Amino acid sequence: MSKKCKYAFKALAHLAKSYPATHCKTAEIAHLENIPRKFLELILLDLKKGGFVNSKQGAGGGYYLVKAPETILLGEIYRLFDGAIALLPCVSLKFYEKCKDCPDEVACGLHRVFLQIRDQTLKLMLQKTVSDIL
Amino acid sequence: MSKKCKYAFKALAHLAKSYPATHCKTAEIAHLENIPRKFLELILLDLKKGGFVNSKQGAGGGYYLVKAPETILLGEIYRLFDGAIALLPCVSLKFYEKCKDCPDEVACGLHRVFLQIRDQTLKLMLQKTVSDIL
DNA sequence: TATAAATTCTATTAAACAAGTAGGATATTT
DNA sequence: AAATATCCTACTTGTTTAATAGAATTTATA
Repeated sequence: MSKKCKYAFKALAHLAKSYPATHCKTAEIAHLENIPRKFLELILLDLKKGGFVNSKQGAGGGYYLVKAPETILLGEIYRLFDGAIALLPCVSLKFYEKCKDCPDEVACGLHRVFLQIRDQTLKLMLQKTVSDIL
Repeated sequence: MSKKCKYAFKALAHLAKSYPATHCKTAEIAHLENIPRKFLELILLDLKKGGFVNSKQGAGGGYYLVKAPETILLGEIYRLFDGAIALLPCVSLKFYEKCKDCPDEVACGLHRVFLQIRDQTLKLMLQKTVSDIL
């Protein structure tokens, strides 16, 4: 997992703690969660584009969760930042790509095994939410 | 998974088919499995250093498996080429690294969830062998 | 209404990694 | 001696990662 994605999880967890009461400043999150501030700005922007958080500009502004923590699936966030959950493109649900070197996907032994692994991981990632990482 | 790792799996599967009778030339594997030949040379060299295959130089030489296909765990190969199976360094068994931004690993929610995911994946990867991808 | 505080936008950077390619050295068989 | 094959080292090219920088925009409040 990229640091960007890890930081995103931590930021969401931080916002979840004050949900739905208040909003948090980037600088505050950056400081308390040990994330480079300018880097975190980009991350929060991505989370906003993804529809997970919203923001208020200007003095007294900040970020806050749009949805309840228990409705934000870890898999969604992972995909937003790191793309495929699967270890091989040919077993990916959302980022599928055919292997150029493989003539027959159905007969491919690698495909079979890594589909199992993807299924397992996907199940957990779509079952666990931000409220599970508080 | 890197292409290098995927090619390694395919090469091992190829060698497994002629185990223990004969050995295979790099050029033959490269051609039949659609792998760039010079790239495959490096991969087979790594597999040799890792103790999974052996080779014979000179005319009529080639590569062959050292161990039976059902004793070569997919997880071992994955680690050799791509390193950690875990998605976070702090939940890795063989490539452990402490997160600099995390004060307390035991209390970390991310740690907890991604440890579960690692456990799952590891279990399958150390249970499945080269004979499972034939 | 000016000022400070905050997000938003665009660009740049340095380092590492991925996926090869190249060419010659070495060993073995015929 | 010639052909065949692995072995070794280096190089290349493009992409990604993990940031950093600076200015533009929006908003509250003194």
